[in-house]
Amino acid sequence: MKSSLKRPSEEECDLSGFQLFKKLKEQEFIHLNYDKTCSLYKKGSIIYREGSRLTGFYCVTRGILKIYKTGIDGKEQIIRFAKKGEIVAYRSLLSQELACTTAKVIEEAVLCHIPYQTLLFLIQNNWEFSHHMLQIVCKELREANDYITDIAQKTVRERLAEVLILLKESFDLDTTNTLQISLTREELANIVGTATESVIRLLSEFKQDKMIELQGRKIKLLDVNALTKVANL
Amino acid sequence: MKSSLKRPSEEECDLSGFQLFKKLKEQEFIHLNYDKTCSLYKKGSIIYREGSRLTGFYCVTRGILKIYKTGIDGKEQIIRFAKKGEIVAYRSLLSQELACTTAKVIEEAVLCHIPYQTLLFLIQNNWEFSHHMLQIVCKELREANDYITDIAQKTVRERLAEVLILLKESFDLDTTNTLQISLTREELANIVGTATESVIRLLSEFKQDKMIELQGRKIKLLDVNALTKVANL
DNA sequence: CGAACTGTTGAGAGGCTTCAAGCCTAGTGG
DNA sequence: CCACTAGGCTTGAAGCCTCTCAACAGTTCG
Repeated sequence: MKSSLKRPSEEECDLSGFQLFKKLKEQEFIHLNYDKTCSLYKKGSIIYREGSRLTGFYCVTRGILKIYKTGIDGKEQIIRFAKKGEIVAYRSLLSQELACTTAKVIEEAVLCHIPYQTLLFLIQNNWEFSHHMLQIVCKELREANDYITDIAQKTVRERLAEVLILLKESFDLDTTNTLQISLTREELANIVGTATESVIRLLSEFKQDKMIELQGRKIKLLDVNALTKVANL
Repeated sequence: MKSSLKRPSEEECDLSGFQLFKKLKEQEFIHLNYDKTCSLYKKGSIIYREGSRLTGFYCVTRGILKIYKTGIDGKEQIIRFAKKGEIVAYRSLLSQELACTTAKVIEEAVLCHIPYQTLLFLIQNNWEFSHHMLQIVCKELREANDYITDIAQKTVRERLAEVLILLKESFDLDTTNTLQISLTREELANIVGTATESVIRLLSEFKQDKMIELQGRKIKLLDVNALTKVANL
C-alpha cells in the first residue's frame, strides 16, 4: 500500500494546538512551520517501517496510527496508538537509531513531518521544549512499565477487559457508548498479546454477560463497572 | 529493614564517571557536587516506595538495586535493575508524579541523592544535559517496548533463557562463566513474569540439557549459543 | 537451635493455543 | 453501483503449557 501525497488544507496542518509547542517563542514557531511538511495518508499507509532510517518525527493532526513491533513469526505486537495532538517516531530519532517499530494508518490521517535538524534546534534553544519532551517520553515509559506488569501477571480475560477500558479512555465513546475506534479482532489480539480466537471467544463471553454489545467491529460498552471489575483494576 | 545512614568515602561518591554529567561546565559540576547527598545502603534497604513523593533522583555509584512494581495480590514485577553509573527515580521525578515503582537494594550500594531543584537547574541551563537525559529515557523506553513484545509473544521457557542472556550482558560473567548477580528463584520469576516453581523446573531442564550449571543462587552459563537458540533471539 | 525463608518435586486442573473447517463482511475492480 | 473474492470472523476439538496447591528438604540468620 502506498502513501498518498495529496496535500491537506492549511488548517489541517495547524500545530498550535499541540501542547508540546505551547512554549515556543514566536520566531521558533515560525521556524517550525517553515520546516514542516504535511501530508494526507490513506488507511493502510505505512509511515515508517521497523529498521528504516528516520529523517524526522511526525505530528498527528488527524486520524489514527497504530505503532507496532514485529515479533516471533512476524506476529505484530501493538505498542500504542497515536491520535490527534500526539507525536510519533521521536523515540528512535532522539536515540539516533533505526526505527524499532512500524507505524501504520488505521484511520485516514494528516501528519506533519518535522526534520531532525528542527528538533535539535528546538532542544538547543528552548529548555521548556526539552522539558516538555522529557515529560512526554516519561509518560510513555510509565505506560509501558504498567503494561509490562499487566501482561506478565494478568490473564487474557483481564487484559482484554482492561484494553477495552483503555480504548474507551483514549478514543471516547459516541452517544450510544460505542468505541470510536474500529479494530479487527486480530488487532485486538495484538494489543492484548493473545490469539485472535481467544479474543473472539472472550468478546462473546463479555457479550453473554451483558457487559458489551457487538456489531461487526463496533463495540458498545454496556457496563463499564463490570468490565473494570473483570479487568482487576 | 532500615537504610543505613553510614557515610561512604569521598571517592565512592565520585560522579565524574557518569556519562550523564560529562558535558557539565565546571561550575555546574561543582554545583552538583555541593547539592548531592551520598549514603551507603545495606542489602534489603528500600530507597523509595511506590506511591511515595520523591525529592530527587539517585545516582548509583556502587551496588545493585532492583526496581519493581507491585501488581496483583502484591506480586512484584521487576522492571529493571540499576547498577554503577545508572540513575533511578528520575522518571517519576520528571513527571512530577508519585513514585510508581519501588527500589530495593539487592547488593550493598552507595547512592548519591540529587535534589529536584538541581535537576531542574541543569535542564534549564545546559541543553546537552537535557539531550542526554532524553536519550537515557528513550533507551529505557525502547527496552520496555522490546520487553512487552517478548512477554506477550514468547513462552516462559524462551523468556527465561532470554533473561539469563540479558543478565549476562548487564552484569557480566566471572572467570568461570558464572553470572555476577545473585537472585532468588522468586526474583527470577518476577522478571520473567511466571511462577517460582516454573523457574525452578525450567532451570533444572536447562541444566539437564547442559546449558547451565547450578550451585545455589550461582548460575554458570555453559552454552550461551544454545541458550540464545532457546530464547528465540 | 529453631523460625522463617528459600528451594524442590509431584499431581491435578484449566486457561490458552493451535489446527481445521466453514461462514460472513468489507473493500476492490469491473 | 454491484458482484466478487480475499481476508476477517466464528466455532469446535484436542492437547499442551503453565499455574496452583501441597508437602517437604535445605539454608540462613537471629
